[in-house]
Amino acid sequence: MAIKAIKPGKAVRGSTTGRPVMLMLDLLGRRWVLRILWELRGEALNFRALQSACGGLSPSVLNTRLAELREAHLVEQRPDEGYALTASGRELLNHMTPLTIWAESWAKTL
Amino acid sequence: MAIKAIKPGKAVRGSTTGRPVMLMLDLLGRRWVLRILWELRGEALNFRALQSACGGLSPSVLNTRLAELREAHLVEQRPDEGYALTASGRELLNHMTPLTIWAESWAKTL
DNA sequence: TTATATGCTACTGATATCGTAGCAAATCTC
DNA sequence: GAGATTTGCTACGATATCAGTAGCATATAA
Repeated sequence: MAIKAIKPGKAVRGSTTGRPVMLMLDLLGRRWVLRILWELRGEALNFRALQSACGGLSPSVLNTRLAELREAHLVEQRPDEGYALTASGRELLNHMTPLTIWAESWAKTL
Repeated sequence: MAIKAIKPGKAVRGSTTGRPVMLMLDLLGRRWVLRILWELRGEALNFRALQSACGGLSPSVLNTRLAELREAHLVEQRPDEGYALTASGRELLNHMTPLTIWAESWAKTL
């Protein structure tokens, strides 16, 4: 199962420019990615705990996503701790915080 | 083709709590959604222009996404103008701007 | 030695997306 | 007013991705 590499200058789904924002949109647009990052916002979680936190997504998909996120240096695997956000991953998540606040008011309009 | 409704309190993919952030993660995690919002950051685009801006995604998927985004009040269809972000949609996009800046530095680490 | 936890792989069926073709309505063009 | 073009979509078969379950291999615990 080939994992699509995320590298600047490389084409991604729906874009051939390789611009960073397109890389990001491609990666974050994959199913479960945002959720996985979100669930790792606190402490490190091992594989099964993370799987459970994500509502029991299939291990094959989780494993694929973790490989992609590790390749993107957003998540790392720590011995005896499990999976955790890297510094980059935490930065990304911090930038997402305003979004979660926005989501609260947005949801009321639905 | 049933469109999955996005409403507070309703279960979404991977979550049964219906919390706003989960609604948001579900919606934004669907393929092309972030890209579509991104491409609408400037002026309104009609269906084919938007399709083209998104690198020629299939009209069926675009139409599905537009329906979801309209239902979520993030995108609206204006007569003689095409598709455009709503006030909410623009808010969301504004919150995404820091992410695009972050993406620049992140991409360098890959 | 058995039991349990963990990280994963394998497999099958379901769903989502792609890619192309083309239709119906509206608007230009002559 | 008869094409021609543009626009917003729908249909459909092919492919890719995801879901759901089973289970294996290693490690540690009892």
